[in-house]
Amino acid sequence: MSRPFLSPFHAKPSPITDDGDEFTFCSSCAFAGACRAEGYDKSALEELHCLVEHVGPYHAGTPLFREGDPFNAIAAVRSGTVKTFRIDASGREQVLGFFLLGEVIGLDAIHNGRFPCNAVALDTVSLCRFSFPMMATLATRMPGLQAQLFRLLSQDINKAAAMAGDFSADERMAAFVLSIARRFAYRGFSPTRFVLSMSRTDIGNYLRLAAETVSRVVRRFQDEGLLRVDRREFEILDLRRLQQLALPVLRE
Amino acid sequence: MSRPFLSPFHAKPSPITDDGDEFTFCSSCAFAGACRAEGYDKSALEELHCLVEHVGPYHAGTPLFREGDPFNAIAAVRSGTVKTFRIDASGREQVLGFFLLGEVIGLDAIHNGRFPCNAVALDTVSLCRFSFPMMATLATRMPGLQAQLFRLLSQDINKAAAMAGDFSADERMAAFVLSIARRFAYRGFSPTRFVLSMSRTDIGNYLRLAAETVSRVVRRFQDEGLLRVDRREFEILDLRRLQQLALPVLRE
DNA sequence: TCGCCGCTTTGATCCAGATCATCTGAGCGG
DNA sequence: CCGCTCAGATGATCTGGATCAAAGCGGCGA
Repeated sequence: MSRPFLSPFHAKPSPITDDGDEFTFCSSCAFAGACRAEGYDKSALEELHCLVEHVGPYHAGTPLFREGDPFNAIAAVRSGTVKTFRIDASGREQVLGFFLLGEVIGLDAIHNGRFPCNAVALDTVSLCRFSFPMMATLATRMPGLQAQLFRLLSQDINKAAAMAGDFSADERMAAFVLSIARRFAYRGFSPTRFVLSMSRTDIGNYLRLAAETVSRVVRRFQDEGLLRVDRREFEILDLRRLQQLALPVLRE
Repeated sequence: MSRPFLSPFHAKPSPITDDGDEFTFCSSCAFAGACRAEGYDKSALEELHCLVEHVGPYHAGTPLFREGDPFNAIAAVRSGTVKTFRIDASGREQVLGFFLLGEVIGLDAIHNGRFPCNAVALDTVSLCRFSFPMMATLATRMPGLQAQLFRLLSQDINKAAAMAGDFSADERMAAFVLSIARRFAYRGFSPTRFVLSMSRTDIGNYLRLAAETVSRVVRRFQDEGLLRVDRREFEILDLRRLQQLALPVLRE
């Protein structure tokens, strides 16, 4: 069953209520900063509320959109993990990104009004869906929101550029583990322990490494005391050395 | 002599005149579309004029900005070619992009207010410099300009993501030649003949290939009748096959 | 005109990581 | 409790492109 998932007809209307977590959804999404920048102006916040729709939950494996789908909304991850990817002519999957809690999907689709990639839920996923045309209009009256959108877009350029460097398997893997850890930490989870929702194959396709190489590097990192790994549960044991390894990729 | 080159004190004030090419600079830059979208509203165009400064010419080799420089302006190339790059810890240069006539530099710096890379002029370069804060403010009153900025940012995400795939040397090289040809063609130059202003080493650093590999692939492309190459002058002989090769990278 | 210098080409060798082929082991349905 | 399935691990081999090492070959200054 294939349907456009970021399109309106999957959305439940989002009540504008001031109490309960309907009002705090925003604290977990990337536009919280923008709201704050506007000094929590009540009417602006209400307008932002008007154009958001909570969609999901989608279970693992559900496609959220497909390459070529018309673009009309971006989405922030409210829970779960999303993978975006392309399938090349020879059937290989190129993973473009993993999106964790609070991260924004779809900014690469603005360019020509169609999604340039596919997205699937890796586990149970809920989203905040924002009509992009409405958001752009609102950004016209909320400079903070406009600035936040510019920043998010610019950030994605940098993320993509970082993946484009020619780095060794070790450097890529170290950067990947650190990046996940930091992003979880930023949302209030443990900075050293996390459970991945993607397979070794997904990680390989993201890092441009064979799954076997991912497996071997992870083993070596364990042998060298950098990580403790049990299936998809990772624990960082030697942050310093991991940062050292990842330095060429992450650059700070 | 190292100075911040996208900073105001290098700029000559740009007279707001309606005649001559002072007024037509915009037709060659990426914001022409935005102007047009606003229906050439006179006062808006004048405002855009107010915040633009023509800077340069800079001669080949001149640094335009450096990694870590504070960001306050984006720039459109008015003439010449700009290379952006990073130097990694081991001294290797990673070229992030080449910017031709009309293309916009600096969008990756919005994210955290500093340039994440260096830029140099590859030949004689002139720029249109736009104060970004002023442009963002103006975009608030010119929805077409805002939309154009969103599109440009989104486009850069896609460009960077395309480079991040794992492609063969042939695919990368074919995509590079085609991309340059298209961009020149878009600005009204020959779609099949052009002169590059970057060295084989630069191309290699951009494509993540050794300069020797670039040289070998170019030779083979010539032997196979895809290209005619003389030093830095390229002519496309077999567009079809080149497109075929580049397909996995360019995807259309 | 000569000779130097930096870019480019070409050839020989090497190696990180891909690929191919098994093997292990957890989860799960019956 | 058994056997199936599929993710992951491990070993053996292969290879595309890097690296190392020499030439060519303009262009330019003296």
